[in-house]
Amino acid sequence: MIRSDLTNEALLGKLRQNLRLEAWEEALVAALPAHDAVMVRDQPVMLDADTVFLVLDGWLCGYQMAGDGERQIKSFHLTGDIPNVSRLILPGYASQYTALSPCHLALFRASALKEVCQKSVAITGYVSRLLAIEARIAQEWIVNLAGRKSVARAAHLLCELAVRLDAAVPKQASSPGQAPNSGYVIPLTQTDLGDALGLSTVHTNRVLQELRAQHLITFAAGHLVIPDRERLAAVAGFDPAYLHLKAAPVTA
Amino acid sequence: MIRSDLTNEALLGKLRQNLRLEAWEEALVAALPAHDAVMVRDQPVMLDADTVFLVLDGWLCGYQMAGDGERQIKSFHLTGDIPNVSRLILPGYASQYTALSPCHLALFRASALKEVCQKSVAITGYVSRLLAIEARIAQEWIVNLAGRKSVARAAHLLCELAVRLDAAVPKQASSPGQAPNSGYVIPLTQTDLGDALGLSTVHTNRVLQELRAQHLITFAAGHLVIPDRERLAAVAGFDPAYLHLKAAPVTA
DNA sequence: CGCCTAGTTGACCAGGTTCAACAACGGTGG
DNA sequence: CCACCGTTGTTGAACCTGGTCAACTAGGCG
Repeated sequence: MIRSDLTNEALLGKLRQNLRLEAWEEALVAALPAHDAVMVRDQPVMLDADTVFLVLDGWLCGYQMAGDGERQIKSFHLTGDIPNVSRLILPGYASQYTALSPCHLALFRASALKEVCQKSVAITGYVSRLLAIEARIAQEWIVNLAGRKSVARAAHLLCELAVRLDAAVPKQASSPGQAPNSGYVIPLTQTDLGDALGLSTVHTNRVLQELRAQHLITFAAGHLVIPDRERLAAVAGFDPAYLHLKAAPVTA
Repeated sequence: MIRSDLTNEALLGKLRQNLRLEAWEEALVAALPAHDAVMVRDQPVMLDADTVFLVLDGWLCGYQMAGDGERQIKSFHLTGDIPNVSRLILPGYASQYTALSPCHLALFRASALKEVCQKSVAITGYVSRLLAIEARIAQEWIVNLAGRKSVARAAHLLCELAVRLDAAVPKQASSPGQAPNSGYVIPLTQTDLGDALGLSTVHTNRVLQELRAQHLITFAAGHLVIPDRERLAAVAGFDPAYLHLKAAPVTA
């Protein structure tokens, strides 16, 4: 059970990871009115017009209905993400989100958060960074969806999720510089993947079989294993630079 | 011929359209070091790491090579756009741009612009707005590319371009509240459209023929006519809200 | 006049969708 | 404990959208 004051602690933690906050800034964030919410799988996130939320734990997706009543997933959101940051900038607009696993959310009042931004240049800058990265990821998805064929497309998505999970979940017993994890818990059904990849469920299934046949992944019961990240990335044409996860990737 | 000081005037004009600037802010912008560039069709925009540019006039696209050497267009940029604003936030990253028509560009030093942002909250806020809109447009493209079939997809892109052109180009002899223009100069080849839509040139051609057969558009020699905007938007599933062109669209 | 680019057409093929059926599994209630 | 049911994954076959190849047309410009 998440106590209400942990919501602010979580936001503070996220900011501290990326910024050096002054004491007065920390105080402002800590004083934000907030509450938490517990979600079950497939539960839509119902937000009033003045709410911005942080994912404390779990997976969500942003989606939109297209064409004949098909769900198109536009984004995945993992622990630590703020899916609708853009609400701080574009008040009129609301995307739809739904939980893909049991989730804990921290809900903040957009107007209150905006006031904090107006006082703290550092936090404003971080919000800009989040927005810029969101745009970059979306553009990478454009290339992935329109420019790659289905097997590479699926591989690319899995690479992205793996890298983001590595960054979102504190590594378990891994010494610095060690190879990234190869096993991930990914609560997506093949239908979910299909809705993100723009493929039918049936074809998604066959694409995954193809990846398995090439020993690029194993994926069953929500558990993904990538035996050779390099090889999967090569098939996918994947370069993690667009995720901008670390300040400056030192590539010697 | 564009004189160098007009570059700053253009940037100022764009900012004034969207913000109420103080005199000292105008002075800062006017003092920015800048120069202009003239581009011909298909000329790639070569930028050093510290350059942000504004489109004074003409069309460009942002693109990326995917898969087998196919160009995937990620974005179109019209007069008044700042294609690589994100450079102000994510210094490491550089997308590629190329001119789709003869263009005039205004080039600014990113570091100098960033200094201005640090002094002016208003300008920082506007940059955030641009980033948020960029993300929204990219996400709409995701839905369009993955979720709609080719005819609707092409219709949607044409709707977006038409609406953006209406906003970018000052209306010619149109009284307020009047119906939007129906004729546009669009310097795109069918190959360009295909690269944006994720379709082959041949199929793009057939899709356009289909749109013509349904009397939804005429499109020849770079001139697009949309006889009935409503009907095209209906086919496309197009809702211009995601473009966030006006503060609050009053739809009574 | 001749070349180059953009647009157009037809024929064929491949990738992806759709439909329908079935298997595997977990949860629920009798 | 077991029978039942709903969800997820899997398979096969027919069908259709879009890709590829190749040829040809129509302009624009030197």
